[in-house]
Amino acid sequence: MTSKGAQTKARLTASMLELIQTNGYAGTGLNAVIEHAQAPKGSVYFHFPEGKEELGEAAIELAARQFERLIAEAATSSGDPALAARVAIEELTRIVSESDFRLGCPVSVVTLEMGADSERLRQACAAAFESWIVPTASLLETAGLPDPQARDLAHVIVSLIEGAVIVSRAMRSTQPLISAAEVVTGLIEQRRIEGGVR
Amino acid sequence: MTSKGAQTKARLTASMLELIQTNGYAGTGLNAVIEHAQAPKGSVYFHFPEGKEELGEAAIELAARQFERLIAEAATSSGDPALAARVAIEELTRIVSESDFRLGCPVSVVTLEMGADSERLRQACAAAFESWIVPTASLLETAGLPDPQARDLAHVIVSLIEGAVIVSRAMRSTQPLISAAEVVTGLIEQRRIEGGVR
DNA sequence: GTCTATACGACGATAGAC
DNA sequence: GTCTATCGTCGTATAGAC
Repeated sequence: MTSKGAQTKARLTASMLELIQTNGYAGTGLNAVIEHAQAPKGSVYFHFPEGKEELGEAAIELAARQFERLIAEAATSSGDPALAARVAIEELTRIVSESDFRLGCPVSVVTLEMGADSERLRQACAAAFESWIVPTASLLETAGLPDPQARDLAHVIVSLIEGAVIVSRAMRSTQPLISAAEVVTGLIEQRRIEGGVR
Repeated sequence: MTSKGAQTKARLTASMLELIQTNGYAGTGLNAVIEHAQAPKGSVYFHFPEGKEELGEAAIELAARQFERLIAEAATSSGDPALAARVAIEELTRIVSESDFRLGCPVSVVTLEMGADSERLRQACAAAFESWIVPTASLLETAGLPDPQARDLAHVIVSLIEGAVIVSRAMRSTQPLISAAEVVTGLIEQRRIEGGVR
């Protein structure tokens, strides 16, 4: 588990993820991944026998886990889901602006580039989004929002954040993300009152 | 203006746009564009001397104008901005689902793929988003929402729609777009009341 | 305006040595 | 586990004929 090979595999995956975030999937060559990961040149097809697609899938799964953790941390740092959402979006805003608006969501870009061509990558992206929607919905349910509405609102929250990252990147401004945070917290507070009244 | 050359140029631009929507920018080769446009093989570098980047910029500008028109049509078809937003999102939902979830927003994908590499394309994408945010904000102002809030809400509406298209595509479900439409109309109605109270 | 030919690099992937 | 060499394909872009 902690062998050298596993480390190399992990570094390749992390590098693939990072490069996808800035250059997209098609724009990321395996040579660039190897160089960025400082991995042995012959190691890619050893660790990922099915090539680039398998490596891309692993990168998407890593991104899913990372952002899942960010959601979980924001959720435990405060019992209030509205506040948790604000914390998570602010952290995301920090990441985007500190990268000088060069980092985007790897799941979004792979969906848009490869969703039509690779069913495998499309499913990996769908699973990633699902892995963010489910805990978000759970959080909303815990706060008293009934089930179908909680999942719908979770869809909206994830969509809005994804879109705000993209618009922020294009405009080189954090404003879209700041406005998104405002709306998300407002939405959660409003629905919680409505949902709790019944 | 209506010469054969202009027609060829227009077809090349439209084909570039269409292929970017399904395969992304890096995934769209000039040969594929020529074939799809049924354009003369030697015509690309005649009409676009600066090559792919210039063609990509033209495609983004075309996408901007097309969606601007969709906004304008939805706005004139009903005086109510909340209803207009619903109409526009429903039209978008139709386009996405009728393409069997293969079409995405060309501006999003170019932002994510090329935003870090090409300042020219990044600016074209920023201008495209701006060309959707400005008329949306105007519409909200007409309905009585004061200026800074109108523009902030316009940011949110555009971001949410962009994100919902992506999540819908990944999941092969119109649900994220339907939930987005619900929230956008609710948001507009709510703000209009609040804004009008002043 | 368009065509052909071509230069030249990068790509993903495979084979076979070690 | 890793390396090197190499294959075939595709990419953008250019030169020069017509």
